[in-house]
Amino acid sequence: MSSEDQKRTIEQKKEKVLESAIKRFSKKGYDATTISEIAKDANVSFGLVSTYYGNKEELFTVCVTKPAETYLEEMLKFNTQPAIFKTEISQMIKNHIKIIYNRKDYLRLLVQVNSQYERFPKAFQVANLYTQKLTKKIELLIRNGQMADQLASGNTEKIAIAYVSLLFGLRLSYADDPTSEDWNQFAEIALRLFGPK
Amino acid sequence: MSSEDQKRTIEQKKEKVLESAIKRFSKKGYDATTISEIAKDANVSFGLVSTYYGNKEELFTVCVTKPAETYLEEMLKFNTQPAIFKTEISQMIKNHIKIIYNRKDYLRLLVQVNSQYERFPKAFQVANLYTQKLTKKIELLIRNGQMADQLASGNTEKIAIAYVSLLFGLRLSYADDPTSEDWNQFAEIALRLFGPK
Amino acid sequence: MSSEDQKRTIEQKKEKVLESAIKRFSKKGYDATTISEIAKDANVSFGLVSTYYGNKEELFTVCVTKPAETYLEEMLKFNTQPAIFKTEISQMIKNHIKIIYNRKDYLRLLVQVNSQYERFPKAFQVANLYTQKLTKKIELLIRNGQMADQLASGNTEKIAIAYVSLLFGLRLSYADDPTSEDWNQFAEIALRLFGPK
Amino acid sequence: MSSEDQKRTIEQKKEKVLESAIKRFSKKGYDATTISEIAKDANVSFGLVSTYYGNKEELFTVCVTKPAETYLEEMLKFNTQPAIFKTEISQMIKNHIKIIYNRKDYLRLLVQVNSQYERFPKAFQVANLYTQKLTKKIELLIRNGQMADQLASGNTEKIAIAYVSLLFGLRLSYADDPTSEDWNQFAEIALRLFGPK
DNA sequence: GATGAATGAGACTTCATTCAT
DNA sequence: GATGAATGAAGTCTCATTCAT
Repeated sequence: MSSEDQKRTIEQKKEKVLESAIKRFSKKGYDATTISEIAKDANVSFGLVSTYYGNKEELFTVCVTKPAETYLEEMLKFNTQPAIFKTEISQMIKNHIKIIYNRKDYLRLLVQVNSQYERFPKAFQVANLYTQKLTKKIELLIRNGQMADQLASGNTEKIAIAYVSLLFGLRLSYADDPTSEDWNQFAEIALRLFGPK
Repeated sequence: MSSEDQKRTIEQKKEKVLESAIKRFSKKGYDATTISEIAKDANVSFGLVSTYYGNKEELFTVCVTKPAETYLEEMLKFNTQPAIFKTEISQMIKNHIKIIYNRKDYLRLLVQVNSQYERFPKAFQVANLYTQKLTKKIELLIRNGQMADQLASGNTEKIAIAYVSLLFGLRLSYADDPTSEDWNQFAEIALRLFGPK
Repeated sequence: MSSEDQKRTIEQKKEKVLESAIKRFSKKGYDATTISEIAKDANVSFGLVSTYYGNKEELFTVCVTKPAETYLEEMLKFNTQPAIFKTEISQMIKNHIKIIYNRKDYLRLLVQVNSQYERFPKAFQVANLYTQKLTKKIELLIRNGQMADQLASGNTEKIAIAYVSLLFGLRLSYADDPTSEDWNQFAEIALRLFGPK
Repeated sequence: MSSEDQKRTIEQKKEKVLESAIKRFSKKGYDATTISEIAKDANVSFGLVSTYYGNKEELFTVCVTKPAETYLEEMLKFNTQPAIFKTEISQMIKNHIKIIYNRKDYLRLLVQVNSQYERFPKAFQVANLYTQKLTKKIELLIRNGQMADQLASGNTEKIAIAYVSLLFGLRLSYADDPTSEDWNQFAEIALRLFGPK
């Protein structure tokens, strides 16, 4: 096996470990998850987890921070200056709902970090930063929509927060995956927050 | 000290222990909270915690289940057949927001239980039951409002779930307490979910 | 058993643990000594060692610092202004030699702390302090002896240091206990350092 | 690179590893020193240390035994049948003191081995053998001096042991290097042990 | 020869729980 | 009822060692 190939394998293994970690942490929480459990899930020796990620806390932080970038990227895929705001927002919501259901485990992790921010300061800081970025962009969308007279007036910041809170809360409320019909219904209801005319 | 007085003292102590437990569990989660920490917080010896509540898990379950009754009672204080639905719902929302901020610690506990339902099955079962009762009553309110033609049509169950999710999500988003002005704004926005005409 | 009696028993147990710890640390060094080994030696559960002394490092520090007081007290039992210095110093030396053989384990501990002072800063600080006190008093004795014209002149500080070093070194050189005849011979030779006239 | 050159490089590397090992073992003791730490210090991969020296214990043994030969050689550089014993002994002492300060790390290693002889039997055996050789030669010097009536009478073995102990003890007492003036003073005091007339 | 990924033994530590007083 | 000493299970973490490349 060439050195190049080996590198890829190592990267893959690391990735696998991370995936397993996210899965387990998400399910049982930080403390109830053991390193060896993660290792077993990822089919590696438990020593390797330490070799890769140092210690449990660092691993957890990586679990929260590493996917954050792509997660945010996906969440930010909407246009803040569309022709028809209602349509754009509707699309955005559907997209968001799809993401939070696809990234079930990761979202659960975020919920834990948020609900115990004193315990996971590093992870919380990152998570919070990305949430704020999302909120800010949504806020901008709302403001533009209000200025274009396509959205009812209202405190843009609070609307954005309420919307993001709704997303998180939905993730929390639904253990199992709703159907796509459910999705559409939630999307429609969430749209109301924005006050489309 | 009369037997009666002593009883009260014991009851008070037990109550104090429970309060402390809710506070600590809420902040640091189940595993990271130690019995002796709770005991110290409640000014009792750590042996007494076991004497009162058996073991840690039972204590946690009590932390979640015991306040649930009164919590639900407070949450259910709204009329499902009011003259003016918009006003009633508005009042309800304000009341709900007030509750989730007053019961900060308890709500955080519920969030944890919900986000790790596999881990806390007993507690989750209770929490879920009460949440469903709440959702059902809100659903009824919405349906009545729709039938009275005071609320826009829409899937009543989903609206109720969305609303409750929003409440939970808000609790999650706000580490610090918002001002009463913030409250009112959030209440106004949340109202939109119901589609008041 | 009365509470008073129980206290004594606990104190005795703690003492026993400390003794065992000194013995094992002395023989195999800090790292090669395990807590459970100490516990077994002291006939207690390994958990109790932690209950008593917190953690391994603290235990080690106590091992070094707690006996230091009485050790020093014994070592300081000499008169700095005797009528005949030669006799007094001779007595002192014999006493010192006796002590370092009686406190074999403790002295070995001191040697380790001194030879790895970077690793055991806390313990070293204490050990060093007591050694200095001893050196200072010996220095005073020498100075007085020189002023009384009963000891040959020479740098008092260096003589004191040399003498204390000799004691430590002897402890290091002799794994097994020399006979009392040996003692006397060493005492006679050590006396030479002081330059008795 | 010629095979000859490469060999030298390997020899140098091995030497470098040994030096680093002595340095680290000396500072932190056997257990607290890690292979990778030594490797890093010597600028080689940690796998190479094993390749060179097998395992940790063997490496340690080599650290103690390999320098012993030249160390002893240096220490034995004195004449047991000089014209003037006082002068010769004085020279010897100064030389010895110089050596123990130049070979600071190695001496610290010897101290550790001596103080934990049960733990390092192999290393101790070697160290002890060389110390005995040194003691024997010094003993001979003393005996000759006594027979030449240039040294006061006294148990020659004990005097030799006391002297060697003093050297070790000095090494232990002085963390930092004394000045050359200090050296001379210690040399003068140590001389007293031999009872020069 | 040289490297460092991978393994897992072994020690420390924390803490829930028990139980004698 | 109240206390806290005592126990030991269970998890984390460190590292010497092995071995494929």
